[in-house]
Amino acid sequence: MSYKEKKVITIGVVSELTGLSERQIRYYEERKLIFPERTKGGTRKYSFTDVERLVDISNKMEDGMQTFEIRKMEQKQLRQTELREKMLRGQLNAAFNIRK
Amino acid sequence: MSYKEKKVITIGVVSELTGLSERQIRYYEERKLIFPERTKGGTRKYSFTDVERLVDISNKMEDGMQTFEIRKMEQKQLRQTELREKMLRGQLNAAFNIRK
DNA sequence: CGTGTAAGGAATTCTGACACG
DNA sequence: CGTGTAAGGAATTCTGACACG
Repeated sequence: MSYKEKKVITIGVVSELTGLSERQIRYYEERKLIFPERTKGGTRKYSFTDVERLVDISNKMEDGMQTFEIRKMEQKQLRQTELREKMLRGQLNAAFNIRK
Repeated sequence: MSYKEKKVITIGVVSELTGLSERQIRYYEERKLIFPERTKGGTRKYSFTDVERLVDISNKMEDGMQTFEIRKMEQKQLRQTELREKMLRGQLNAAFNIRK
């Protein structure tokens, strides 16, 4: 796993990097938009990918979007990505079968 | 600046990532081998580059090297890198001057 | 709904020092 | 020299709740 995805940053630093309050960051977790890991003691740990996602969430919130809309939108994008990959695989298989 | 060099990791996480004790990590700073940043409150913050350097230091310590030797070695490598670049620039300049 | 805040407690980190060797 | 540890304090984070709207 690359450094970008490694969960190592505490909430205070994430707050500085994103400009969001700790309250907001915890709330977005409650709304299933972000998934930090925890230390044994229970302290949250975030990755740079999480930081990027939070900035994105922040922009969407400023545009008046609600948390559940953001969640839905991300799920939709995920489904479409999967669909695209599925179709691509299908075409590759077809091309392969024609040749043999 | 890339994520790899951004100082965002607290000493507890660095300890886990490197296998070094917090005492060791602070001591290597005292010996000028590592240079974390600080939060306003005074908490140390490290980068992934620092983590890599600490693993390297750890290996050298296991090989019986002393902290001042490690520091000297790194300074030496830095000087040689600078020297190489200097010579390279010199050759490029010479080649350029010949042509004009 | 999204966010601020005060509250009390727990986890984390800090420094300076003593110890061993 | 390099590292462990106990000590006391400060900074950081956590949760659940009340407030506003």
